[in-house]
Parts: sequence; structure tokens; C-alpha cells
Amino acid sequence: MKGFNYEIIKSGPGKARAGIIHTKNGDIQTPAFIPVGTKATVKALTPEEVKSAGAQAVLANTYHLYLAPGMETIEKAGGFAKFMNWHGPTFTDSGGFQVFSLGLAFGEKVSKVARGDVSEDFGEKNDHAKLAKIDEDGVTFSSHVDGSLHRFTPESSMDIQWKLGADIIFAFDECTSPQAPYEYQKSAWERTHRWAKRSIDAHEKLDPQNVQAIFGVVQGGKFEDLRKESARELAKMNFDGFGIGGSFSKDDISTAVGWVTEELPDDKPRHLLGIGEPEDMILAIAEGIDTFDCVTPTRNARNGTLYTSTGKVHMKNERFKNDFSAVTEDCDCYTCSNFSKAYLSHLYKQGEMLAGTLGSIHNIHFLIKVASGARKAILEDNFEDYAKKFLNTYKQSAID
RNA sequence: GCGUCGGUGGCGGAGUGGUCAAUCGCAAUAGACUGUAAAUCUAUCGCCCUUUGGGCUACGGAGGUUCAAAUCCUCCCCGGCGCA
Repeated sequence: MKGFNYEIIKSGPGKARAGIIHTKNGDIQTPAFIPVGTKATVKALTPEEVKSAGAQAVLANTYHLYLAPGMETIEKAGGFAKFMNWHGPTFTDSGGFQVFSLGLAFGEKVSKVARGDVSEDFGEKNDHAKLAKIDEDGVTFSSHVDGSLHRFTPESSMDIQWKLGADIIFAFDECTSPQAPYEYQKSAWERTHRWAKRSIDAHEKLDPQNVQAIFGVVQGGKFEDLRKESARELAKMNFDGFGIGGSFSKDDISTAVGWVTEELPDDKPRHLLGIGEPEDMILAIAEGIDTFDCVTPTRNARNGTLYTSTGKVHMKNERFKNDFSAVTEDCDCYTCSNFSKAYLSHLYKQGEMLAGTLGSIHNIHFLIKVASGARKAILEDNFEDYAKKFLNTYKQSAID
């Protein structure tokens, strides 16, 4: 494989590790948080702002870019990175998450991190309202934009991702619902494994030189035997790295991640798909995760919630109206260096676009710092201390 | 001065005899958000009591008609418009 390589710089304590992912477009110092730019844009930010906030790479989405602007435009642009003017490593998600979000999750209040338990009537209601339907061969989507029908298979996902041109792509998988019971999780991951094999085969044909790295995606929900078996099965395949996907209960993200990283080979990178609350990242890094992506910093920022070292705060809250201190005093992001809570509060309340921009800069910077801080601590041999201190101060809910 | 239309909760604006503490929008106050259907969504929003419940005060003001009035009548106050 050309250009792609993972190197462990330091391991421990436990499964935690610091490393470097080399790609032909640059390196990623891990652990790292990768901001999400679904439609070839990290919402509300210019690539320069994303970079200044500390981002080393961005992750875009296959389904969304396939729908718009469509592959013809992306190909003419020379790939999505060039299209969006991002100079650095890139990832694309396979569209597997949309199997979930437009499928069983459509119209329901389920997200990939569950608060509830496995549902008795899983998948039985409103099936006709869903926009995605799964069969053995692939998934048929109704476009959420205009209702038109589209079909994704492992082969078409690979084809699209090859054209999108990311450095790291993911095998086409099914992101399962946290409410899915054991039997469903089992059959889903079995299908996902068949899709993984087909993804590898299809990708080899498209990219015989292997200039593009492909990661397999571990599934299995919250069930230990399924997670472990999924990891073992995928580890046998010729993937360049692994994604850990699907659903978790908030309380056992790190447990489930631990089951998986025990089974995955150490010499390949592990990406925890879609996870990104600070406390989740710290716990997952302890279990040997290298990279994360998550929409939560940018979405929260647009919706008025910002991260601080003591927890999240909602900038529209009245208490910030005349608070002229920075969101986080010791934060060196552009936002905290130049603006007060009072100003941000004003922007948010007035619905000004700059609110989303300044908030997003701070939030992605914050999460990037959580990951890079962990890296530094691992390298300096005090990760346990770093993790403990971070978790103790964070979650103390609220600031001031 | 005459005529006419109108005065509703923080604002705009419905309602024009009972199902009205009063549709709706905005603002306000909280909350949610984890591979982006998301610059979105949810809740509360007259006062008091522990409740899916109850009590009180309210639709410019004062009277009145009626079993029942934000809604009908009379007078008064205020505003827009038209005519003098």
C-alpha cells in the first residue's frame, strides 16, 4: 500500500497508545479527533478555520456527497478534498450510518448511543415510513431530499468512495440500532461481514495499488460475544485498519470498545465511529482507540452548547448575558482568545451566523485538545493521571 | 364636532354568547443533541395550590342584559381613518 502506514510511538498504560497514521496527504498524530464534514464542509467553518482549530483530517460522507453534488461533479473536481480545498488526510464514511439513520431510526428518537434498553417491538412499527430498506445484497434508500430511490451495495459504496478519493475509507456496513435485540445484532453483523468481504474485493479491483486505505467495521451491539467474534472475523481480512461502529449504551461504551480492541491486531489503527463526547473519548483511548469522529461538537455549537473543562454549557442561558469572561479561560482557540461569553450569548440569542462559527471553532478545538492532550500524556507516561483529572473536573456540570 | 373602525396575555395577532386562561407566530426561560433528515428539536410560558386536578384574577374602564360575556347593550377613556 502506498503512503498508508500506522506506527505506534508508545504503548501503555494498558491498551492506550500514541502513534502516527501516515497517509499520502499527511500524517495524523494519534489519538486524534477528526471533525466531520458530511457534505464536504465542516459546517460553519472554512478549511482554514478547521485547520487552525487543530484538525489534522476531516471525514466526509458517501451517501450525502453521492446525492449532492453527485459523483460527476466530485470526479471533475478531482475528489472531495480538492473540491472543498482541504489539504490534509481525509476519511469517508461508507453510507453505513445512513442505513440506520434513514432506516430504523427514521422518525424515532433513537440515536447511536442509547439511554434506553433493547426494545421489545424493535423494528415493527412504521416500517413503511422508513427511507432505507435492507436486504442481503444491499440497501435501498429513498432520498431524504426528493424521495427518489437509490441503491447502495458494498460494491457501489466502494466505487463512490474511490471516486471521492479519501485516504481512508470504510467498508459498507450496517450501523445497528441500540434497541436491536441479540438475534438482530447477530444477523446484522453476519451480513456486515459478508459485506466487508465484498467491500475488500470490490476495492481491490478499483485500487489494485492500494493507494487508498480501507477499514473494516466491527459491529455486534452491546453483546460481548458478538463484538469479539466480529472483531476476530474482521481481523482475518486484509483491512488496513478498523472502525468500531454500531450502537452502545452510554454506560458501557468503553467496555464494548475494550472487548473489541482485545481482539484486533495492535499494528493497525482503530477508529471509533461517531463517538466524541469528551468523557467517551478519554475512556476509549484507554481501551486503545486511535481516532474518533463525531458531529457533536459542530452540531452542539450551532445549537448553542459549548464544551468547557467542567462540562457543557448552554450559551443562551441568561446567566451569560453579562459574563465577559471567555468560554474557557485557559483555552487558546480563536474564539476564547478574542470573545466573551456575553458576546457569544448575544450572537446565539440573535441567531447570528457567527455564533455557529465561533462556537464550532471552540468545540472542535476542545475535542481535538482532549485527544491531543491524551496523546501527550501517553508519551509522557502520565495518561492515567491525565484521564483521572480530566474526568474528575469534567462532568462537574456547569461552569461558575 | 360628526361619522367610522378598533382597543385581547412581554410583542404581533386569532377568537365575536357557553367546549376560553384564551388558536397561532415572535420573544422569553429551560432542556436535548454521539459515523449530520439537524444554524434543529422538545418543554414551559396569568397568579396560587402537591397532581391527569382544584382555586383565583383576567380580554381599555365602569355599569347592565343573560343560567352563562373577551364576545350583546349603555356610558366613559384612548388610538387610526374619513368628513367638517
